[in-house]
Amino acid sequence: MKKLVLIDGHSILNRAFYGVPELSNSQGLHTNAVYGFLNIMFKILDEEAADYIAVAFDLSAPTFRHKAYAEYKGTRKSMPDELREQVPLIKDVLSSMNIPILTKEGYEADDIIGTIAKRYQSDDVFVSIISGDRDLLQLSDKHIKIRIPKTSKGVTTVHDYLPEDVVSEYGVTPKEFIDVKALMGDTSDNVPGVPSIGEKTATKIIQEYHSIENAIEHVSELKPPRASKALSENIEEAKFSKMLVTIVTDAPIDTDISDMAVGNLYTKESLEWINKLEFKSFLKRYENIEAAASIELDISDITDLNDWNTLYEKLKSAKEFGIAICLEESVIKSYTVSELYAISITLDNRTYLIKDIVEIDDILEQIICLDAKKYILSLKPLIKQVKDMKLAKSFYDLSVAAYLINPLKDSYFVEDIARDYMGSSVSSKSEIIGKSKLGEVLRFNDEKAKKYFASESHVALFASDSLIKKLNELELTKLYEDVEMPLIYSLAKMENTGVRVDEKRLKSYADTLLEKISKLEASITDKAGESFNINSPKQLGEILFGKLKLSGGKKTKTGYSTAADVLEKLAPEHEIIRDILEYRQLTKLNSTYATGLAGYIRDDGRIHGTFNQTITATGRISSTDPNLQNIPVRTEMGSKIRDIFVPKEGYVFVDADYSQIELRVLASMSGDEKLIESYHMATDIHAATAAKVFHVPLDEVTPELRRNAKAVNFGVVYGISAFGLSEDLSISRKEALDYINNYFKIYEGVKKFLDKQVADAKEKGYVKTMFGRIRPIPEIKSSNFMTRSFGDRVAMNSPIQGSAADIMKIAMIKVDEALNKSGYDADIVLQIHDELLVEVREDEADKVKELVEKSMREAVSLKVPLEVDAHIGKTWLEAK
DNA sequence: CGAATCACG
DNA sequence: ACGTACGTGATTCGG
Repeated sequence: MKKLVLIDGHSILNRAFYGVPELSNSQGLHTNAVYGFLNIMFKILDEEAADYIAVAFDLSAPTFRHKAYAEYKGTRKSMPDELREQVPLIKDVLSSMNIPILTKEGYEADDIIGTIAKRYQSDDVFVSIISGDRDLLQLSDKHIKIRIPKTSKGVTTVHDYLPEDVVSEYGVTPKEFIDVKALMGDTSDNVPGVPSIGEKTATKIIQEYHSIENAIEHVSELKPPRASKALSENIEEAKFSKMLVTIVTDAPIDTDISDMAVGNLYTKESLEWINKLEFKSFLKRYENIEAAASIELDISDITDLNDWNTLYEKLKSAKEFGIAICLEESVIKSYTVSELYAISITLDNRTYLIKDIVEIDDILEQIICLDAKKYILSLKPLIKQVKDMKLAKSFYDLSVAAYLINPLKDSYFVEDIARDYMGSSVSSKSEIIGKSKLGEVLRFNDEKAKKYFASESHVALFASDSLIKKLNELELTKLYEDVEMPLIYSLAKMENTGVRVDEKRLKSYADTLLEKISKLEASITDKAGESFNINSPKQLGEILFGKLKLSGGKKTKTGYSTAADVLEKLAPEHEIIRDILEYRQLTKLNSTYATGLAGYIRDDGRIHGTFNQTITATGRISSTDPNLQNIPVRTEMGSKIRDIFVPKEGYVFVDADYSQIELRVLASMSGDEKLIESYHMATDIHAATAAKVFHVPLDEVTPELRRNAKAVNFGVVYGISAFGLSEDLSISRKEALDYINNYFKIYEGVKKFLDKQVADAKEKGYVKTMFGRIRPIPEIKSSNFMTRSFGDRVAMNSPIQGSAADIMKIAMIKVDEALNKSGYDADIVLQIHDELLVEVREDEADKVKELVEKSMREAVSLKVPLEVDAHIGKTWLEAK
């Protein structure tokens, strides 16, 4: 017996949309409905071993049956955008699986399904109809089963309805089910039905008379009398309703069952879709065909110098090749020390694995000097292994390229690049080796590990064309070649240099903290009357709001909020609050900074952090292991930690930071004459804003007014909203709105500029910085107010924050160049977004200070001057 | 592993 | 009516 599966497309997609929690791929495409649909479909196919399959969809045009028209007017129009955008998506996916999509002008999906099901059901063909719509139960028949999937708590169960199941659940046959529905009506489908007859009465009537027509014949005998009266007065409505509810089973559908034969679902095209949508859990279904879609690797081992020399000769005349390195990593305390263990090179169609050679470092030195274009997924780790990075040339870092093309992705690993730019799949590192280290596994000559490693250089070579072409299309080539690529070398150098930390001072700082902490702990325990974990917001909340009955209600999903700003307001109510705030501050300083940083100090007495170039959405760099961009400074006790950052003996720090770079960027990008004028007059910009916005002479601006103006300036940079500003200044929304309106009245150019960013984002889906860096904003098209508003603010903020980041990147490259060229003994050791910390030999400090200031100031030329503050000091705190 | 908190620009 | 300021990373708790 053959099996035919018919799926009600919109119905299942709809179910899936509401049944699966929000889900989107890294491009910001919503995918939850498609995911849920495929989940249900795969589950059914696994169970049924279908021979034939088709999916029916409604067309959006009105059909003969009124119900479809209602649906078109009602349901379809209110379909959320997040669902609407997934309709073409599921159709594409189904097509890629060779699953026919059935539609028919003037008919609904129901009618198509009804027609096909009734036409082909037989002793030889059993039909399963998959739908979330119970109206289809009327189609249930000897050889037709209606299957209704239900998803709750992530588990999908399917309810099956053969005719006897319909009878036992509804008390009527599938055919009679039509009449019951018609009598009771259905508001959601605009079926009028007969007023005052509900499910109970309708079922009773049909059980007795079997059809509306027969019931009408005997209308005077109907019980209860209420129903009799209702039906006799609504005969036309009843007949009309029946027509609406009845699914057409003889529509002119010319698709033949042979067109629906199940072929290969797991095609290369469908795998590409699954990869694009990032449905990792479906990937195992593709294992059989992985060979077709995954890359082919031809691997040779290079394990002695002879073999290497042969390869080296080939590389000398090569035009291009892909390269990857494998580091052997050992973890000491919080940090990792890496040594070069293996190199993978893909030349033409062959990949060479160079490993277990003692001269591997020398080999790398030879490689970096070659003329060929060298493609690599991540250059910085390689460059960090090289003695003289100035010798390196012709490298292309492809994760940085992919980051410029779409900075919103959360990773740019080999599997991401292969999926996005080659349309093929490779296994990820964790899939191959789990948590072990590649160097260790490779040492055992593990075949899979070798394949993974080889895939890195292979993908680098074969994805390069597509990436570089895409950079060009998006006009990102200049930013890539002139800023991001050179920056890699500056960052590599900065990481290798590291920053010195005075371990002794750190220790005594920690001791001071611990002493104060234990005193506070005792005081808090005393005041609370019991000991508890102060670090647990849950326990703290119970003590404060439960036991001590302080005012303030629930704020978070999990209970009371005990955030600092909430506690601040409670300070007058109880002495304990001050202690808790101070305790919080000091334990933070201790755990994250005092204890935290200590674990990162290496044998050379320095901390070598990592500066990431492919993390932020705006183009800033980020800092990890440890984060050196959030070292305290705003509080007295916190800023003391900066005293432990010191230069080596005989050296000093030069600290240089841009003054209000974001506002200057805004002035320049918007071209606002008033704002530009303020900067040319070199006035205090916040005071100048205050004078203009609050209509007072400059010399009458009070600190209060200046503070408010400063908040407005910040607000503008963040993507202004009255709510945010009112929160920040503790004023009413109305007052905040007045400030904003005043601001925009004065700075019309700024208003125009910000509006244009939002408009551009809505039109193109992204905004750009001064230097062409792209920030996609998928949120801006959302139907959700909150999400969309966020998109608006991001559209205003990103060009500003991003341009400032571009400028700093350019400045770093220029500072590096200037230091190199001048021959001064100085190195950049930290970058904190608008600030550079440079370590310089004492006698050259003044000269280097001037040089750094000048390089930063002249990094780019804006419509307003860039101003740089620089200071010399024996510690970071002193130099700031 | 997510939420809450808090450090920075 | 909705309910937020923009961008990050580390630590801690608790399910």
